[in-house]
Amino acid sequence: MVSRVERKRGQRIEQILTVAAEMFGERGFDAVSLEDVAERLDVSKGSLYYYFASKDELGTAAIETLGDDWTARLEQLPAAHEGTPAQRLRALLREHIRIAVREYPAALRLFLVPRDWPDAQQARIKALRRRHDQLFRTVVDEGVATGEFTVTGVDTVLQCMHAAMSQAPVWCAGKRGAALDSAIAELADTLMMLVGELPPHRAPR
Amino acid sequence: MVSRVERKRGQRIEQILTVAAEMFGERGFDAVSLEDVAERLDVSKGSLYYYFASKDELGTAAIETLGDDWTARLEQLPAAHEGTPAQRLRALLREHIRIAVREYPAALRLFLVPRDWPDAQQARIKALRRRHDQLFRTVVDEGVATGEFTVTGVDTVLQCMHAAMSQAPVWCAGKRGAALDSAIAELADTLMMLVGELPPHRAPR
Amino acid sequence: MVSRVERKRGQRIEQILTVAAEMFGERGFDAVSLEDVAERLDVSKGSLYYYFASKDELGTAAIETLGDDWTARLEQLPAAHEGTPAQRLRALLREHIRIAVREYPAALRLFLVPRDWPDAQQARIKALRRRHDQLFRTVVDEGVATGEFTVTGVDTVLQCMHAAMSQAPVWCAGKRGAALDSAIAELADTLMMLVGELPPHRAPR
Amino acid sequence: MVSRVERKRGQRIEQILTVAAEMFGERGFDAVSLEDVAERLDVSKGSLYYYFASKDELGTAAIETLGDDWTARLEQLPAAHEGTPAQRLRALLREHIRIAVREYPAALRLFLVPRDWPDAQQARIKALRRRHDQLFRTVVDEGVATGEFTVTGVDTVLQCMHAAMSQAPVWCAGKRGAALDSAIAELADTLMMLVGELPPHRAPR
DNA sequence: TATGAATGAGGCTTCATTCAT
DNA sequence: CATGAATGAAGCCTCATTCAT
Repeated sequence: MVSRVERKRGQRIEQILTVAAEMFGERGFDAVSLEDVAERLDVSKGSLYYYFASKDELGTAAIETLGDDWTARLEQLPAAHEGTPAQRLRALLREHIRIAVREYPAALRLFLVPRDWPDAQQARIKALRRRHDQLFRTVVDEGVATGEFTVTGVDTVLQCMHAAMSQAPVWCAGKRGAALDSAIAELADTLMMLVGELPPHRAPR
Repeated sequence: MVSRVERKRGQRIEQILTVAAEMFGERGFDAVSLEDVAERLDVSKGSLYYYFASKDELGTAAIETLGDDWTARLEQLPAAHEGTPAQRLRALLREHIRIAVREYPAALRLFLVPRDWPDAQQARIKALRRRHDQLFRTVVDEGVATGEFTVTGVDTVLQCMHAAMSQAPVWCAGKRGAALDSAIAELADTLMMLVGELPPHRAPR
Repeated sequence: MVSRVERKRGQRIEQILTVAAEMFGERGFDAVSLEDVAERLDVSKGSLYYYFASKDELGTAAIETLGDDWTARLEQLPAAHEGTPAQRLRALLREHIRIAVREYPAALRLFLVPRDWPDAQQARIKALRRRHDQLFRTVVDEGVATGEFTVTGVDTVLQCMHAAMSQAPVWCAGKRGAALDSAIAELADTLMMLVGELPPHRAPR
Repeated sequence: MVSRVERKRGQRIEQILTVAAEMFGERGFDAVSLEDVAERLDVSKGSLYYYFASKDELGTAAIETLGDDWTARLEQLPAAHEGTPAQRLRALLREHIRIAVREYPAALRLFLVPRDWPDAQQARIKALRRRHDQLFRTVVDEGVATGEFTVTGVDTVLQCMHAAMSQAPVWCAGKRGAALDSAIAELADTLMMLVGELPPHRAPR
């Protein structure tokens, strides 16, 4: 059982992490100063050091939190567990893009742009990526096993999917409402083609 | 008619741009200081300001040079003008990836990571992207027109291609020789699927 | 009569002072943060402020404690009260060096490096030095009075002795066991020469 | 042949070094900020980094300059090369103390207080000390060889001499004119006793 | 043209100190 | 009594930019 004090500390950290992840994601790790983060939190710069030993550590923790949340939401998506591999993969793709576009405007950059993190943090980030990747890999593997999917190579396909999804927020930057939904759907459909699934709304040849 | 002096100036600028593009590409715009660039050129930092008004301007110009070279090489690729749209597209993809991986290890970061360039530079970069994009778009459009390609939407497909190709240097970071060639080929094949082309080395079902 | 509470407070203070003196002595006043001290005491940083008004005050008190202990040990040394002035002085020197080298590795730095303490603390430290100095002065004075010692000037001789002894921990940094004992003895013998006592193990000319 | 530009640069460096050595010596390396040094030089903090890569490097260079000057002056002292070992040693001691007291008020602290310099600088400082030490060692060795000096051990004697001389500026802090000269002479005489030389102004027993 | 020198703003980090609980 | 939290000043360092020569 956690004491009230510990709970409060946890909340504070979470709050910092949320804001930091958002800012790092939007403007890039290097472009965001701790002063910026502190100001947005309405806190002194020094206070951040009470919770995090360095900017690097804050950055890693932010990525980790963001990645954990993200992965958890995908894992808990009901549609990811029902139906054919194609249906499940499409559901995962859509949800992933939706989260990227709607909640973490440009946060995926944190995963894609390789920064020379200190070793300690390198490992944590890798573990995170692996877990996240596994979600998609499982479904693709299954589709390949059943013969439903045709792929060049699972690794390559997954990489392409993630690379494309990471850019989604940039592409969708201006879109709202139905246009946004439609863009998301189209992107998911496009990526389904990487496993050999032709777009559903077009008649097969 | 250009004087000898102007010609020399042009050469100097070109030399600076080449080095700068390389360095920005490798380590990222922010991580490279003008001191670094000057040192590699064996020139004083102040001299750079004689040719470029600011670091931003040098950055934009470098990107432009790099992008121009890149696009020119793709445009001049013989295979890009012969054969079916599929053959031409595959040739373009392979060459593009090859350049990215072999010559500009991380240069694409410059295009993908949106930096808040001043407006003046923003425009130049956009124009560059458009010209580069047009190369691929033409081929895809043609394939769609002939019915050879099946796509969800040309824009989306092109975006996915570029996003994936931009990450290629990261994925191929450790590979050498045959393994590298094979990885490049597989990536190109994978991206061909985005236009409905199944991998060539697999028998269609 | 002191209450149980006051006694406990006294013990707490003594404990803090012991640890602080040790740490300041080893690494220097400036290099030790209150965080460091608190951590070693397994206490919160804020708690230290309950006992000491400032770091300076803690520093002075620590020096005082250390100095008091040191002086007390020299005062209680039996050999310091028996035999000829030469025997007593040599005993004092040896014990002083032994304490410096063995127990307060770099503590003398606290006395030698003049820090700009606030006036209040300046006085306390001066008083401490005087009491400590008096021990040696008494013996030297007596030796001079009996004609046993030949000195240029008592003040100067004492200063030289203390300066040399303060550096002893540095010189003996690597030595252990017999080598250490021998170094200590030689240093004491050397300093005895400042009062005209030739080394005992050499035959007088 | 050095160009005018190089000469100017050298002068600037020397000027910085002189001021820095003085300040570090007076108040201690840690207690002096680069801001302090810059201000005294009427220069911006950043400028110091144009000449020295870090505060540590500035510190080492300052020590080195100071030590070089000091040693050179002792080496060139005519009295250090004439007469008996006793006369030469006394001349060295007096000049050394004179320099310490008059020109580098508390600079010797830089040599005595062991700071954890980076390895690169550690070596340079050691070399400096050795050269400086050699001056005194030569004379003492010679006096011992001729039987003129009686010592416990040359190393120990030299260490005591230097330790004592380093504190001299502190002891002489308030003295001026004749009182200062007399104090210096007495200190030198006192240290001569470490090699068995009784004070000259006292009748031998 | 070219450069050595200088600068100032801004970034990361440490730490003594304060305070509400 | 004790502490967790917060703060702000100060320190070191980097770097784009300017300028006299």
